[in-house]
Amino acid sequence: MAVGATRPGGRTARVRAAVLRAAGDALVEHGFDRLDLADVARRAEVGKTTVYRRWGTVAGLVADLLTDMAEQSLPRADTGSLIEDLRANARLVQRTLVDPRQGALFRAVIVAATCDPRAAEALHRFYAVRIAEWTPCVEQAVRRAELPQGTDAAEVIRAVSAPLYYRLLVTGEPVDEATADRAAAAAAAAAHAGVYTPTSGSN
Amino acid sequence: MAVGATRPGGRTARVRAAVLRAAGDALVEHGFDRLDLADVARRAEVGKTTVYRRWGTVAGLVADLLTDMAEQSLPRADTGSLIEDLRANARLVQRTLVDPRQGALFRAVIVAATCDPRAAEALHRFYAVRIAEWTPCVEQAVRRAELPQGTDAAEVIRAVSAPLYYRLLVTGEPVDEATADRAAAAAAAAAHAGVYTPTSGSN
DNA sequence: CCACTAAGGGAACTGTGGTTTCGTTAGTGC
DNA sequence: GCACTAACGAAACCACAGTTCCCTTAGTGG
Repeated sequence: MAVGATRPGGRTARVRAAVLRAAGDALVEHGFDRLDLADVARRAEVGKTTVYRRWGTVAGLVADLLTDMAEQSLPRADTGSLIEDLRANARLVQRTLVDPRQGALFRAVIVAATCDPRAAEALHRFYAVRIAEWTPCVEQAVRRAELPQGTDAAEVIRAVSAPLYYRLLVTGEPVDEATADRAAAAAAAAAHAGVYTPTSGSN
Repeated sequence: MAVGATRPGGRTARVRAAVLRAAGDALVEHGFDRLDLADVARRAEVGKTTVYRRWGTVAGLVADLLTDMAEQSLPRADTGSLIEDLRANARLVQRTLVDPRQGALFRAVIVAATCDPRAAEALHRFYAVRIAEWTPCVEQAVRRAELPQGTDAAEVIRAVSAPLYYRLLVTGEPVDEATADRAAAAAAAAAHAGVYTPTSGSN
């Protein structure tokens, strides 16, 4: 998977970068299905043999693309107020999903994850990292006594994203700013009510 | 799409039923990609020409399968308590997603929706119906003054499902009963806080 | 019960996504 | 700067999903 180890010098890395970029472009244009590795090779100005040898399948290529995406991360907000931080997070996710390129890319990799275990593994790792990046703002809110002790920070962050992805993938309703703000507000309200503490989870 | 209109007599309907059942089986076994219409035809004991003629593509077949699934609906709970009703809904969804056959089927049709506009249309219609079926329990809670006036009932129901689908499709964490109960509790808490009323949505 | 035609099906055909072969290029280590 | 070999790439090759052709079956209407 993480290719380019044995011979880190110029070419290998260059080819990988070109192919991953081309794969992103093709994924955005055609979607996960209808993705032709020969087409990716052409875009990357690389022999198709190379693509098949190094990545093998569409899913394998997407998995590598995801590990690459996981490396570049966005900074999180830190406004000193839980609801503001959550809203910043929600709006960041919302903008990402609405962006023509990013949105298509995310849909594609999520689809890939349902088709291939390696892609699934890469996707889950990706989100584990992204969520972990934002948990500190929940933990700070707990420390400030804005939220109950023992609040599951990761679960609060997940609660912010969930409605956005649900709309994107399942119901098809627009993922607009109002939706993002509502998601943030809902997560904050639920967290305040102690829904994300281990003890009172089911009530 | 909705095939079988012009000649409703025996054979047409029989073939459709056999093919849709076979499609479901194949979808569960192989997933949306790797679905071979010839294989579906074989399972349904039907000529592959027929499948290609009537449905054309994998996505078209899935779209028809979805409209078929939309017709059989499950009864909703009515316990007289919002949180109980929401929990019943959450657990129903949870059981569906965890069930090996149903879960795989839902993943497959959601994937299909990201690949084909007709499948997307069918999926959105399907969920619109499912959600509308459950809105009455929120409306009753509003009438009982358990929730603020003007609460967006559909949004509350969506809020219950969202975390379950998010886990299933995005983060890959287990979709267990505790998750379902937490989702119901969170939706109820947010609704109580007035997050789903038009006026105070963004605060 | 018969003529009519919508729908189904077997088999041959084709185009494209993926594989194999083998010669070429370019980082690596001394 | 030279020998070594990992990695690349062009072209021929292959298999099979999807299409076409044309004949057969079976609901429908009188």
